[in-house]
Amino acid sequence: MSRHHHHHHEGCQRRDAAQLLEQCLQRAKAAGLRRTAALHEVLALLLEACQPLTLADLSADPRLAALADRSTVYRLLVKLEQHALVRRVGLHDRAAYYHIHLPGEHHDYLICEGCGRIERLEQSCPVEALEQTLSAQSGFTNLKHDLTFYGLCPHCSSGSSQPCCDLVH
Amino acid sequence: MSRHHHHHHEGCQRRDAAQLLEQCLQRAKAAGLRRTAALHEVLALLLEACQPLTLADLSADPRLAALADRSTVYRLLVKLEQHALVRRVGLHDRAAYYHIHLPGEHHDYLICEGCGRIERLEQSCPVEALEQTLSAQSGFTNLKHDLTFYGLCPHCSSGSSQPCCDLVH
DNA sequence: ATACATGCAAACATTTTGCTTTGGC
DNA sequence: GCCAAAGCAAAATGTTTGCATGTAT
Repeated sequence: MSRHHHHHHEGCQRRDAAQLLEQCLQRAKAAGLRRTAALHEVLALLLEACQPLTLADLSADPRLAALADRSTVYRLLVKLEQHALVRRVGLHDRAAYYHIHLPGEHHDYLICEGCGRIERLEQSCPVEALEQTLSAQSGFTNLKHDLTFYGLCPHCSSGSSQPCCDLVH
Repeated sequence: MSRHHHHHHEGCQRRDAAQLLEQCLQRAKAAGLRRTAALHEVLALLLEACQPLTLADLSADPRLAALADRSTVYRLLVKLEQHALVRRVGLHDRAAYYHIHLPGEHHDYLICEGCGRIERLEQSCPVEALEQTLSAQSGFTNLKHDLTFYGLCPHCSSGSSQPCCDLVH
């Protein structure tokens, strides 16, 4: 489980959730994956979560725990990452975090070092332009980037010792 | 050892190496650390390296291995990070990477996903401005950020199966 | 003299793999 | 039926800690 665990129940309120899921399943099939219950649920959970999840987060979720072993989830994530359906990010925690990668979408995150809360940033990323330049200058191809901000959220800034969100330990 | 290990022998050619080291030692002392041989060498290695190093990289270096146990290096890194003398970054590897943090300096990195080579970017980071905005909007304080680019270096792009740099395995 | 730093070994957490069985196509 | 996926358990990797001892201040 992530160091600072939160409930992920709400998730993104995407109107076209079912449709997006179906799209991902199609992409997965195109990548050679079989349409299994575990794959379905991993994608569903990642789509619902508005933030990156760890392997532990995923495989502990009752909806997934009921139908797939952790190693299965792990292998799914590896394959999904290889085919660019998910992205793995560091986020300064010991565990790796995964988030869904939709074509044309890119997200940066803001993390509170006090309580571990992860917020997805909605503003457009200012780095796209630099990426072009960099590619030209360095000769690197297939450039991607990770941009993450760290700081103290308003509550943690205030020096309060109370947890500022529903931490579960 | 990092997944893609390189020789770090050359390092940055800083003219004022000795002076910088002394400055860091001063800052460390101010933070309450004692001036030990291990601390000296950890800082020296981090200053020389132009790229983030893992705990394994550091403690395997003969100059440090000779005089400090890995757990000592680990504890030094933890303390140095707490006092902002070093920064820990993710870099998509299993191990944590550490690099020196000099006042007023900030570096982003470009990593080849093929051979693991890490390049430090010299251009100024375009994110500083956004950081201000973000702080105002979100109420977060003490904002920092990590920006890392991933791609394939010219050699790895070419599809050659030859290693493009002095990998040690 | 005291408190911090160290070495060594053990505990932990997380990832990764081997092998057999199951199930999608 | 064939090959990928899954389950289980063990190995591998990297981090973290406990405790007795050494050492900077």
